[in-house]
Order: sequence, then C-alpha cells, then structure tokens
Amino acid sequence: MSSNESKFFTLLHTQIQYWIWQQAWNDLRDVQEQSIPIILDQKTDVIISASTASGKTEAAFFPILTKMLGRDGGLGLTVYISPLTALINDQFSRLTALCENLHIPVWPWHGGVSASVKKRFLQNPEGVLLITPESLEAVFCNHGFQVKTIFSDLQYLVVDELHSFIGSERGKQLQTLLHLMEHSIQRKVPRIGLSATLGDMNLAAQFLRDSGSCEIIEAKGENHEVKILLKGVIQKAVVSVRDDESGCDEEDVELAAVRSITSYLYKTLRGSNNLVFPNSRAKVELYTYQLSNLCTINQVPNEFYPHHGSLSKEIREEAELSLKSKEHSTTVICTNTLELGIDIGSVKSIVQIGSPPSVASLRQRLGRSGRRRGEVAILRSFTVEQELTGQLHILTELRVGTFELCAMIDLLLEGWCEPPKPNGLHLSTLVQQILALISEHGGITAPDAFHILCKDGPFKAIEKGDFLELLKALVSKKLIEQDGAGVLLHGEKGEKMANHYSFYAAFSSEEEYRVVSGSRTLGTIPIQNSLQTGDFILFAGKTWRVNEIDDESKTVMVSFHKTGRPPTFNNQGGYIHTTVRQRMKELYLSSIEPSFADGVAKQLVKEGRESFARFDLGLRKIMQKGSSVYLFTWLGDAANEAVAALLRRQGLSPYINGPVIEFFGTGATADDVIACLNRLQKNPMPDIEVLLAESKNLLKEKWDWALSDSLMKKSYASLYLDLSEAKMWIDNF
DNA sequence: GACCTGCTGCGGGGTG
Repeated sequence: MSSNESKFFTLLHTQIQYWIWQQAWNDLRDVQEQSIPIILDQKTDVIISASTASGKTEAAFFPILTKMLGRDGGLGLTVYISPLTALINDQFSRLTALCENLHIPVWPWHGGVSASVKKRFLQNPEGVLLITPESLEAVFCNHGFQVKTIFSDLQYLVVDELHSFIGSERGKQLQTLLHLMEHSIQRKVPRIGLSATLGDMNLAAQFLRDSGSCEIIEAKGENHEVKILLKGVIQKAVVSVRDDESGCDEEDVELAAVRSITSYLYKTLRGSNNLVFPNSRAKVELYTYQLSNLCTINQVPNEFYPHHGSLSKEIREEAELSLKSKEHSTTVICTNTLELGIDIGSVKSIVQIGSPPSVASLRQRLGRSGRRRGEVAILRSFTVEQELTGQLHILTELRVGTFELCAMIDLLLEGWCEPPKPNGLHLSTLVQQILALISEHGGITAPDAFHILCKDGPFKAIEKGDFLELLKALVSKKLIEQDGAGVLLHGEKGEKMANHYSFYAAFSSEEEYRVVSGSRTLGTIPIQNSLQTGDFILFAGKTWRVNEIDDESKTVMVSFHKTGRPPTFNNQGGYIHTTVRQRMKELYLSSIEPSFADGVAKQLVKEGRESFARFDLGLRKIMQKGSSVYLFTWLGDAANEAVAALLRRQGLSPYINGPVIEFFGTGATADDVIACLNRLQKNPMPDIEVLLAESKNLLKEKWDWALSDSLMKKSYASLYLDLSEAKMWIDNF
C-alpha cells in the first residue's frame, strides 16, 4: 500500500493501516477512500452503493472501527443489520479476521447462534453486533427493560443490502427498529446503508431516514460490456388425438419446448459456470432434471444443480460449493435465491427463460456474470411462443411475451430499472409494532404508542383518527385490551401470538411439510399441496415416489423412482411497471429488428407487429373480437387494476390478463365500455373503500386480517393500485 | 406463467 496515493489512508487507526498492508492490497477502492472522512465525522447518514463483493463492508468498517478505537470511555457499540443469516456468517468471519488484533469483539446474533453467545453479549454489549431484523425484534420483545442499557453507547447503525428492504413489510419493520434504538437513548445515531447499484439513490436515502442529510457514495466505472442473445422457440399447437402420428397431449407439447431449450443449453453451457433463471421453482426442477438426464445419457459427469427456496440448506450449499470449486464447471438452475448477496464468485453467462419479473431483477441477475476484469457479461434469453394455427388468443397473436422480454432488455441496456415503492402504508407491520411495544414496556398508553410509531416514527402517514380506528379493530380481534388506567395490554389472542417465536418476522409464511428421503431432508413443500401417497414427484433435481405423509410431524417420506413431475408451489406474481408497457408499445410501432434476436425471435417480432397493425392498435385503444372486448391501456399492473376497479363500479366485469383488460361472456360491447369510460371522465373519484367494495383477495400481508375493512383497503391501495395514473389515462381516452 | 427472507426460551437427553 503506497499511502501517498491515498488522501485518507493515514486517517485510519494504525492497526488497521497495518492490517491493510498485511493483506498486500495495492490501493483502497474508490468507495473505501471516499467513505473514510465522512464516516469518521459521524455527522450525516451515508449510503455506499457498489456491486456485490466490491469492498462495501470494508468501506464502512475501516472508519467505524477507527472511531471506536479512538473513543474515550470504551469502544461503544455498532449494530450491523443483514437480511440474510448466511451473510451474517460470512461477515462474522471477515470482520473477526480484522477485529481480533484490534481487540474489538464481534457478536453474531441470529436463530442459529447459541443462547450462551447472546447471553455474553447482553452482559457486556460492546463491539460489533451482527443481527437480523427478526432477532433485533426479539431483543426488544424479550429484553425490553434492558434496551436502554444495551444501546446506551451506540455509535453507528449499518444496514447491509439496503435495497432488499425498500418497499416491503420487512422494510417498514427495519425503519421502526432503527427508530426505536435511537428513541431508547434519546439521540440520533449515524445510519450507514450498503446497497447494490440499483434504482434511485434519493429514494434509498429517504428510506434510510425520512429527513436529514445523507451522503451518497457511488462506485464509478462499473459498467461492463454486455453481450445479449434472444432465441425464439415455437411451441407446436396442441393436437387432441393422442395416437395420431405427430400428435401428443398438451403436457408433451410443453415438454418439447423445454427439450429444445435444454439440448441447446447442454451443448452451450457445459465446461463453464453459469446461472439459469426459468422463473419458477417447478421449472427449476424440470430443467435441472432434463439437463442432468442428458449428462447421464451421454455418460459424462453431471454439471447441473438446482437451487430454490424450498430446497434444504444442504442441497443449496452443494450447488453453491460446486460453483465456487475450481475443480469442475457448474451450471445452477435457480430462482432469485441466487440474486441475493451469497458469495458464489463470477459466472460466465446468465440464461433467462421467459421474461424476468422485473428489469431490476434482470439487472441484478446479469450482475453475476463477467465480473472479473476484462470479462464480458453474457445474457442468453429465450422466448417461447405458440405456433400460429387455429383459434388463438389475441395476446398469442401479438407475441406479448416476446415483446415484454425485448422491452425489458431494451430498458436494461439504457440503465433504467423500476424504482421501489416507498409509500406503502404497511399497516400490517403497524399492528405487529403495537403488539411489540406492549411486550417491550409491559403495556403502553395509546398516546405514547401513537407518538413513538406515527408522529415521530415511520408511520407518519397515519393520523390520529386512523390510529384509533386501528386500536378499536385490534380490541375487537382480542389482540389488545385496555386496563382501568387506560394502558394498552395484550388481549387473549395477542398474548399467545406475541409470545410465540413466529411473531418476530413481519412477513407471513405458509406452513410446510418436510420432504425426507431416508435420513436426508431434501427440502419443504407448502401444506396445501394436494400431494398423496403413491404420487410421483420431481424434487431436488431427482424423481421420487411418495411413500408416506405424516400429518403429525408434517413429513413427506419419499424414495427414488424413475419418473415424477414437479409439485405445485405457491403462486405469487410480480408487477409489471408502466414504463415496460410503454416500451412494448413503442416496439410494436417500430420497424427496427432487435439486433440481439436470432432468426426465430426476429420472426416472432415480425408476427407480433403484423397482428398489432392488423388490429390497428397504434390508434385504437379498444377492440371487439367475437363476443370479447379488449381494452389496451399500455399501463402497468397497478394502474390497470385501478382502471378495472373503476369499470367494475360501473357494472362491468373486467378481467385483467397481462397487458390487456378483457370483457368476455358478459354481453358487454365495445360501445358499452366506451360509454362507461366517458361517464368516468365526468364523475369524481370514489373513495378507496367504495372503489374496492366488490374486490376480493385483498389480504396480502401478515396482519391484514386484523385491520378494519377500511384500513385494510387503504393499505392495499397504497401498494397495488395506481389511481392517479388510471385517472389520467381515462381523462385522455 | 409466478420469488425470497426469518424465529425464543426452556426442558430433556446425550456426551465429554
């Protein structure tokens, strides 16, 4: 380390300078250099934005540890919060290597850490605490009276993978926890967010703290060269007669498309490390099975492993270790489990089958490829469309999937991605936090709870009236009750729920069955899965027979069998942004061939444009085909849902199908829909509660069931309805 | 055609 190249190196503690020198690092990274004076100063919040494994942790901790070592009266405490336990384990090893010589204790704290370690930390809360939001919640609930002492010497709050928290229930919980730590000691503490280079940094800063100054440190020169290929695959039409020579049933038709993709992947990916994203756990199973089957048939060692959230830790680690190993090449077929910060090194290429859930997700995925100096990031994508014969849906004729994927790749290349939704009310998390405050303090008055959580806390959008309505609902659900002195306490049901360990997570989860083969746990599947003894399943890349289902221990016993198909997992979808739909429309209107498309994909684009022109969709927003009416808004899902809700209020029965709002079998004509839209232009906007009166399935978050009807609908609308976009579109219709 | 994340305290039994 030549310290003359660095302006701020000498500001670090000499022991840390020595440690850096020992590592034989040539220079400090740009973000590390920039962060030193700002973090040492302790005057503002900071966001450090750089890709995974680019030295963000060191950028934060070199100056943090320097400051702690230089303090009079002990080291004080730094709290590091991570969304993943795996990340805490990683960081524990890395930080311990650095902190051992500095005599700074590092404390890991999550569900897998022994109680004795936690106890020792509580006796002397000093050094660096590495913890999850859920475990921090547990500290507040179970050690409420000690909280003030624990955090009394708090110096810094560090949040890793900040972007993964923004816009969710868990993010709202995190904001509350940050606020509660500061509230307990009645002073502000510098917050440091570590984030991937995604989205809008000002939004991220506002999420980290709703007002105040925040320095943003962004890594420069991270734009690597990208190579992109789009391959089209045409799926044969379904033939109903099975023993017709070319005929096969629907499932075989789908399998034929999978086979055509796998044979290409087998030839292309073997011999290097890659990640394949087919968008669902069932597809992960299908592709892994087909690919490893090809290895068996060709008598070569298997290079293909599955990775998704339902697989056991052991099976996932097998895939991760294989990727990291230098002995042999590995391709992992995965869901977005491998989008997160787990260290798997750099891979040669990314395969995306079908359009990704979002551009942000595609960008994160592609960030895994070509990370070493001089390497190119490679994206191979596939679009599968049905053959153009017989009666087809209008969306098939428009090749909508192909255009969605092209639009997303286009936006990715421009550097755009979806901003997170920071304004969700997340009243579900407010319910959790009211119950948690009661645990922490042994009871709390309504005005105190309102001040801490709403007036001064992260639920500022909630006014007093709403808060009282919420408390009333919680009383009626027996979650809370009020004693003679007006203090809120847990109710009969609240007591039970707040004292169970499942209380600490802000998000909900289904009950699941363990899938076990002999003594080995393969993973879990959702409880509602209609699995029966004697079924044949495809799981963890292999096929099994279900021998026994034990409802008592929630276990599915399986053994090897030669066939099987993937079980059905839970379905929950992503939301397409308006910018993506607008870009799709532009692509339909354009005549430029996408340069990254192969011959078949170019043909699909041509067919889509021909249908678009035939239906005259450049000018027409509504069309009738037989007894069905189709409304094209080219808006995102949240705005389309608002348009549909408004039309439902007018007596129509709209059905949202991807980019189009359909009316079928209801007798409604295009003229009827137009008349309704004209009427809506003249009418004032109805209240959310009135608008959503007929809507179903609005319970999304963990505690939504405990809200009053009107608050539940407000909370839902804050996330899933874009009324202003919908209104603007209707006014311009 | 559809993701992911997380979890306490305590008692009982085994091992060093």
